[in-house]
Amino acid sequence: MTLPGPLAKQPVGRERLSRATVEQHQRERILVAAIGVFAKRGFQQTTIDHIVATAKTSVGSFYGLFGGKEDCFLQCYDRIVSSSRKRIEASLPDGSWQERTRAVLASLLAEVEADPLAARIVFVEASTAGPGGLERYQQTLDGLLPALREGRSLAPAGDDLPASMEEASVAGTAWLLRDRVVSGRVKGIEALLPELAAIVIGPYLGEAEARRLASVAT
Amino acid sequence: MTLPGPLAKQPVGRERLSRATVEQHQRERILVAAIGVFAKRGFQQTTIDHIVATAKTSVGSFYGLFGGKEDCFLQCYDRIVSSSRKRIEASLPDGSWQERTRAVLASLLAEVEADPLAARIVFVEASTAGPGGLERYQQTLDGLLPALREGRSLAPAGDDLPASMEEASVAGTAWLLRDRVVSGRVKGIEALLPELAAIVIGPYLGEAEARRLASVAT
Amino acid sequence: MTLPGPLAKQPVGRERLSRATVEQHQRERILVAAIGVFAKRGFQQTTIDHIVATAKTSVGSFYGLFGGKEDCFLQCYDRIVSSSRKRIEASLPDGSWQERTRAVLASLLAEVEADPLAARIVFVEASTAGPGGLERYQQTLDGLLPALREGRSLAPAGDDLPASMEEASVAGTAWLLRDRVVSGRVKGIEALLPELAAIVIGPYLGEAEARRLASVAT
Amino acid sequence: MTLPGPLAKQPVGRERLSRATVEQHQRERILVAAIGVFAKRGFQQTTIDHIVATAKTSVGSFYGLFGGKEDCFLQCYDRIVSSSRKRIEASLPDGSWQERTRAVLASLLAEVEADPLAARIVFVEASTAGPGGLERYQQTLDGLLPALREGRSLAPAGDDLPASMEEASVAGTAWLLRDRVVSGRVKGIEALLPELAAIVIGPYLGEAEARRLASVAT
DNA sequence: GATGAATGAGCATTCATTCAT
DNA sequence: GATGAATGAATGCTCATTCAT
Repeated sequence: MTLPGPLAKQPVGRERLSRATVEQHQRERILVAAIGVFAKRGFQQTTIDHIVATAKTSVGSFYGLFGGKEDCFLQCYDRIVSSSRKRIEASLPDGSWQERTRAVLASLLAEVEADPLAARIVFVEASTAGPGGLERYQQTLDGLLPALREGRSLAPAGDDLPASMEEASVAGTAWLLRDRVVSGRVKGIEALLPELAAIVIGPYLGEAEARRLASVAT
Repeated sequence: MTLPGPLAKQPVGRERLSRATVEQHQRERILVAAIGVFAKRGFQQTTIDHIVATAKTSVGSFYGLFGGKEDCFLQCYDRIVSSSRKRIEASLPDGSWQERTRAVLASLLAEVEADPLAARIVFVEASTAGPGGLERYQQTLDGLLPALREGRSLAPAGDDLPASMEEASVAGTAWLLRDRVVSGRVKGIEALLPELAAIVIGPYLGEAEARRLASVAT
Repeated sequence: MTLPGPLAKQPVGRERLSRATVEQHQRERILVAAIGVFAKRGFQQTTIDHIVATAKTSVGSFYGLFGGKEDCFLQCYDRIVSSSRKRIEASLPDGSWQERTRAVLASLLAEVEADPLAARIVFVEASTAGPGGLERYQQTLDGLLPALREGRSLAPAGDDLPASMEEASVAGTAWLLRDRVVSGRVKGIEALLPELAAIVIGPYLGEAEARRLASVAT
Repeated sequence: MTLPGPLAKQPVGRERLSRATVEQHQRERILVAAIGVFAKRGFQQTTIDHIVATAKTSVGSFYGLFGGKEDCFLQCYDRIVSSSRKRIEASLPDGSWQERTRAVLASLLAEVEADPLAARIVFVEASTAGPGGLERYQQTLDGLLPALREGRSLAPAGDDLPASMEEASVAGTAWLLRDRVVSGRVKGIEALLPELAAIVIGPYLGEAEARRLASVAT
């Protein structure tokens, strides 16, 4: 038996790292699988078995990583939203409020088109996955409000705009996306951009400006 | 055609009527009970036993009247929507498009305030009650579009409005109502009218007119 | 109001007769319907509702006439067997033992062909209708044994024949009929007569005689 | 091909074997329990709960191993028939057709006496367990026909024997066994051998020979 | 830590039977 | 006597979760 030198703990450190990494990989693998399963079967029709079979893991491991089906779903949701948000923020250009708002809408459409299953989790299944899902969906939409409200400072009579206008805009947009996702018309959804831009940005700048904005090439 | 004499088949007629009436009463009793249960527990957490216990009937009677839990839910939904629609149409005033639209919004708010449980069925639970519920909700919203689109003929540049603007308006409105219903802030919801009117009608008539309309006393 | 004269009770008498007659008609109607339903759906899959719907009567009347599903089935069985037995006995010719035995077999085949549904009740469903049905089937087969055993007195070495030979003959015959009924090959079943005659009568008279008998035209 | 060394995957092999073995044991335990329950209560009166209570297992395990009540019954049936067949074939002596046929009958009787509950499954309950059971019973009997038909080549006028004679023999034999099983007269059933031998083998060899055969000591 | 067999509460649904009208 | 609405016990089956190996 050798006395441990100063470098002896490295293996343990590596092991710990690997331990955590492995667990993270495992979790990711299950989340990816679960997103597919939840999206294809719906939250209620999905069983733990479906998920672990798809993720090629075991029930025990699943429960080691997640508190249950709902917890797993919520982690799916969070993963989707936070990674989408990251990408959307990363692609956010410098520019005027309306340019940035338009860019967000464009990125959002790109996200939906890039991963329709994930979009289904957010826009369709979240509402069916119990109170937790409902609440997250609400928070997701609410999170978009502050940036949108900044548009009021540009509006000729911004303070007179209806207080809930942003909620309505965001919910209306979400509904349009959801409709496309539910009916499977996701391919080419980016063509929706001018319309969405007009709906979302129009009220602040007036129709004329909105229309101009809508006609800008993607 | 002979006038029915006093000994005519009226008894049979009455019996038949009564038979059907009794069944209808029974069905109504169960529907009313079910609306309460679905609204309070949510569709998924509701069991047949909950419903029959509340309706003070038996499992067998329930299955004689309904095909199952989902069928019962959909009948709840249909009953709510059709009776609301009837009342809303009955209170529809003659007048301009914007007056009628405003009246519909007012009636809608009144409906929600009058029966928040029913509102929860429509705006919250329907999305969680399987494909049938989802589809009905979509159809309910879609049913409002044609009347709304008539506003385009009044708009200075109606044809240039975004094609999906009405979907977005309706979905936005529905979301605002749903938000109030979910968070229990239903009392006094009628105060939302000016805002909703501005959101829904504004885009067609311009902000100035919308604001004027919004300020009209209910 | 007229005082009842001496003939007044006649209506009552007629009524009683009619009462009994009506009840008998009702019972018959239900039995006929039930035979069809039991034969087509099987005893277990048949519900009281199926029967009363087919017989165009009510559940209450059904329970007035029968003690329950099994009782109804047993009455079906008894009705089929006793009326078949009546017809078979009526067509029984005078003649030698073997001629009479052959005639019974021929009548039996005719019965099966004339009413395959009834045959299915006896040969197939009785075994599935609980202990009562099983017992009746056994008794039906047993009832044929004595007449068959008379053949032993004609056999060269009748007393040396296996004691259970008749049970085996009858059961074998029943099995062949059942096979045809189950597989739907009932049409033309009368062509089975020579074979059955040879199987049943042969052992008593020797093969040569049996073969001769088998070749006699029906 | 390399010889497996001491460190080869044997442990995995053993584990796999044990995995499968455990499942097989479990299945066997349930089958044994189920045979008893089915035999004592009848197929229809048996509930899953009866079986799992007797087998001291859980509903979930039951459904993991069987598709349902009927599947379980059919597996009972198959297990009984195939293991009986194995034993009967194993004890089949070399010898003439009639010696072998007699041996089969003797083994069959021994099987019935050794496990009357199993015999009840095959001869009584199978007919009441739905279409699947009926069909298996038919196939079981049909499986005995070819070997029996070989006797025709020994018969003086084999080709003139009735075509369905073997069906009738087998069904007759089955009926006699069933009768004993139903009425509980199973003890000493082996004494039936001479009779059965005479009934089954007699028709091919003539009465004299059959009688001689019947008198051979078991 | 990983595995997956075992658990059993819980649910939707059926249907023979009763009984008020 | 006839009717059929009401009853509710009983059953087969699923699946989230636990825990021994």
